[in-house]
Amino acid sequence: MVKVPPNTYAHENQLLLAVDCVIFGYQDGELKLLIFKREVEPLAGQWSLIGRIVEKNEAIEEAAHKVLKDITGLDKVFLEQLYSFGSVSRDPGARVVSIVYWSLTQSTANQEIKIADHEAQWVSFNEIPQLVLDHNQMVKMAIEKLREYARYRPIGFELLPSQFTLPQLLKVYEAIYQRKIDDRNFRKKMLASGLLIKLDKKDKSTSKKGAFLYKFDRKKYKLLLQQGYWFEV
Amino acid sequence: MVKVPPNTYAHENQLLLAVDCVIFGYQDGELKLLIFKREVEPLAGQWSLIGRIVEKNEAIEEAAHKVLKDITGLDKVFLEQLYSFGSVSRDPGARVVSIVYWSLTQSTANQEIKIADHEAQWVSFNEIPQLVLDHNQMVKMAIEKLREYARYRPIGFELLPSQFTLPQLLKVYEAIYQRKIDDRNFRKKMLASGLLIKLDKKDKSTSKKGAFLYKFDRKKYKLLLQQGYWFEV
DNA sequence: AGCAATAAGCGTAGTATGTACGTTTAAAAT
DNA sequence: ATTTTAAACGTACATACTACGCTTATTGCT
Repeated sequence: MVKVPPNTYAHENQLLLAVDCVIFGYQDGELKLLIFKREVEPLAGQWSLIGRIVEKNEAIEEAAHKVLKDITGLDKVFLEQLYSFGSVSRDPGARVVSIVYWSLTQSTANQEIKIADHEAQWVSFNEIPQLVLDHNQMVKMAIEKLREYARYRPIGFELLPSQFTLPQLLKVYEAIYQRKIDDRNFRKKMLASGLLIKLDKKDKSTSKKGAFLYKFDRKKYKLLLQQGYWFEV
Repeated sequence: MVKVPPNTYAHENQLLLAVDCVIFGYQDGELKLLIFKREVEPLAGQWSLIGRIVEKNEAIEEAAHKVLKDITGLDKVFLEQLYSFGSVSRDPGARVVSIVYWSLTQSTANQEIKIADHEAQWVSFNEIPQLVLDHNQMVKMAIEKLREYARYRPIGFELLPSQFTLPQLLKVYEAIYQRKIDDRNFRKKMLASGLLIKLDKKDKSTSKKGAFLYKFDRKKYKLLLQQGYWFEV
């Protein structure tokens, strides 16, 4: 008699899988979170992260990308998986496991988001309202991740337009860490990293002297990453 | 006419959700990975991580804990979520999204694992065979996580018995980083952290002089963590 | 034309932290 | 008593981080 191995897949599975996105932006010297009025029952009309159920024929990462693009129109932005939330009763509507992604969007692009269409809104970190389900916990974790990440990855660039000045970049980091950072030491460290390409243009919107514009050297960064690069502000 | 909000949950969902565990141990001065002969079709009989489908009425973390306890008998070990893998065709048997956890088991406990029952086996890092599906990728990511984590969290203790000597701990770190670490500097840094409690006992199994035994001060560690503690070997 | 005002940019001294490496100590075996 | 071996301790040097003072470029005002 031949022993037939059991089939794991013989399950009466009634779980649903969702993706939710924690979307960060940077405006007016402050870090912001993008939230929405939930459109579906239960809890329709309440503030929520943006997300939806994952289809059978789509990869989870793909679903996250689509969700982000639908709402922001943005395509090539920083988007990484954060954590999966799967307690049994986290959603009163059904058994839904949510895989959460977090995203950083460029300052310039933020303006173009079709906020009206989706009843979406940017809110400052210290004005985040109560969100549905466990979404506040997701945001909390994402903020921690942002700070942790910023300790060893040059992440500030993801929140600024592709051309930016050193004082602008400094302010992004001050917003992330919620503390004053010495501008002279910051400048020294940033330039020493070799990841900034100085342009011949100046931005004179904030001073008479004007501050030089820089771009981030993504190619060089990728190279350094492979060599076990460690960055710290 | 009242506008009825759509219901997100009205989905013909045929996704399956699984948990898989990357289980690390430390024996004979080497880091080891626990692998198994897969019991279910497709690919039955091939090497694999341990895991299974998540039931509708169980939390994902709970499922991971159970999987780990079933195989190792261990209850209170280091177990953290690593990453979720969800490409469409990762599993030829069905559309399965896998949430991966990683675990560190204590050296003493490793012996007690009912290896025979499950056709399980500890393998050294440099002898990891080809595993089913995307399991090798999971392991690779877990190893990277282990190294990254060890940079800022005192993780070595999780792999040793509750009482250990400094030379033993040093060897764990050398195994993690795959390089020689200066024993004098290591000792200095470890003791300076204040996280080691020196005992009055000595372990004389490896030298005539004997090395003092220590325990890890978990309470103090939790306290420090809340204050934004950063550890580095 | 010259001077004040202001943000941007540059430089240095002091402190702390990490690294390299030599020396001493405890216990057992001879 | 002497040798042997791992364990434990100590110090000097180099590197990196921090704090803070000074100069520069430009505009607007007198």
